[in-house]
Amino acid sequence: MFFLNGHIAPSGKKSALCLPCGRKPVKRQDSAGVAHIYSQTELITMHKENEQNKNNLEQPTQLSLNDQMLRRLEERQHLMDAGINPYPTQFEVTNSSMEIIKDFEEEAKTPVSVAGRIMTIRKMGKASFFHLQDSSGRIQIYMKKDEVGEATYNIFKLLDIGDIVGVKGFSFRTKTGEISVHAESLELLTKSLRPIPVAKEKEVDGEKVIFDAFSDKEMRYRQRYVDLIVNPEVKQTFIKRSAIVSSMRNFFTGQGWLEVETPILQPIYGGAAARPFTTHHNALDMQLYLRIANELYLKRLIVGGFDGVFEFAKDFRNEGIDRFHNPEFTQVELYVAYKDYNWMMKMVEELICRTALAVNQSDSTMFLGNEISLKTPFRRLSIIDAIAEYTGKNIAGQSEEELRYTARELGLELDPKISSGKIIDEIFGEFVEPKLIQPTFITDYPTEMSPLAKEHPSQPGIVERFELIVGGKEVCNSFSELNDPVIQRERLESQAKLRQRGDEEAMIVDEDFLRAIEYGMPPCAGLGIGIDRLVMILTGQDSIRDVIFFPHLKPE
RNA sequence: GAGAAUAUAGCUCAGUCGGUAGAGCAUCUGCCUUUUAAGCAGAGGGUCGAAGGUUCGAGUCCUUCUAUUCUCACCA
Repeated sequence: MFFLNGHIAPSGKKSALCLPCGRKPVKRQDSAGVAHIYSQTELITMHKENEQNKNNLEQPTQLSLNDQMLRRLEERQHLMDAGINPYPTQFEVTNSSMEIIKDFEEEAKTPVSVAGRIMTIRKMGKASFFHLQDSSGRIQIYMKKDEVGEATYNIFKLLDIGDIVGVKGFSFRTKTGEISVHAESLELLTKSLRPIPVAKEKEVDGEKVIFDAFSDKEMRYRQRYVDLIVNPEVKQTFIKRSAIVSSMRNFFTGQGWLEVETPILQPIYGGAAARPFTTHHNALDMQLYLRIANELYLKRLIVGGFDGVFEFAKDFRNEGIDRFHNPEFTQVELYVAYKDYNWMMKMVEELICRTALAVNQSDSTMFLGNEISLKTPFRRLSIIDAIAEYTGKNIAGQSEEELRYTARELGLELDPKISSGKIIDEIFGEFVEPKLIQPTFITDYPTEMSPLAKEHPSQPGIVERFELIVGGKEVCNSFSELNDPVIQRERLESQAKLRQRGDEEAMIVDEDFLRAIEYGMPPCAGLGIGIDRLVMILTGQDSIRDVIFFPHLKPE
């Protein structure tokens, strides 16, 4: 069927002779009995070597491939031999598949030109149907030998599911009612060498049943390009992700705020409690960190005189991976001068509700099996009240010792090293957060957990901060930004002490940041929204891997 | 980090008590000019995730490893 003995057959069907020398090829296997295939260059080289020394069949570096790829590679060569370029440079597309269906008029025979990937083929001798998939959807093509001519029809017969072609013809409706294109010409635009997984579908009682779907999650993530080709709903999720980001961006720029870019490579990382990725700059011979947040840089810009700045930022945190966490993730941070966290809460409600309406045309969404209403206003609850409501324990004004006792009563085992703020956070995280399914603003966190937030003017030990919890998960975090440089220095220095005691997530003193706010930062509200999580909620995806094109996996 | 599950053809999956590896789709050959999970007839395709072990004999039993998935713990 194919090569070798060093001889190359151009096609399984059409030829039995070696291209360069015209001799008969012989199927070859290695010592383990495995058939191998080689690149065209390797084949030619091998052919020459074999001509020189027929008894010395060295095993070249190769890919071990299956018969289907082998056949397609031969087909590619065969097409080239027939003077057909399997990879031409362009094709004039005038219609998308969606437009053809949308603009269809009965009997009009509207001329169209479409291009896309062949997804199904039904050959019936001298006429055939196949489906083309382009970025907008699928369209059926009907092709008759009488009309496209024998040459074109023969080329078509060589094509495979997965090949990309251009078709010119006119729109019509088939006997069974499907709007289709009656082909007048066909052009191969790209030969595919790998068989794509073929999923078939059928309507049963009005429900679409899919057979043999490409469903192995590992392969879907590793080969997202295949996932996107064969699982159309995946594409919709990412289109929506893009719409969410543009909708938010429009909202922000509409307020007159400036989109900015700040360093990803930072000599001192800060703005959040997390372990960083470390890297090295060769020319400067210095250690750098991938940012865990961009907060401290955006605040420098507020010092510099911008009234509102935001950045859609990739952040990197060297921590665990699960369905809510990817080592690199996207966060939008926003800082607005002269505003406080109460103002920011209203802004967030409006932003999220509007975004949902813009992308879903609905202010409710399904997430993790719950219907979530994103209608404003969202519920607001202080962290103390929330704990009282969900545990029955009033922790207001409790000392560290009392808090520890309360936690024990609730059945929580605590690290003896952690102090009040952290204990409150533990109680909240364990007993309250998972129950907050509908959007809820949790406000007024202990100062200790929030070294960059401004303290409440009337409540010592409490900062002006809120988090928005949806579906039991934090989606944003915001506070009135601390702008007293003296207190900020104290807070960072006490963080540094925690760090010395082994808290790897405690912050580092950033002298340049302190210098900046010593010049004076106006009162300011800051916000971070986890984009991946917001996209999960608005698209109803249960795993962060389904809203990131290329989630992190270990190498194959 | 802990536990559970999974890994067999290009895809989706069977594989009984340990005895020469199976199906559907895809591919190939032949027929078929409005089909749509097209159809009919035939054919080819496998290092059974990797490495050891037990056994006359391992896809199957044992050990180790690798990857993934799902829980749980930690971080957004």
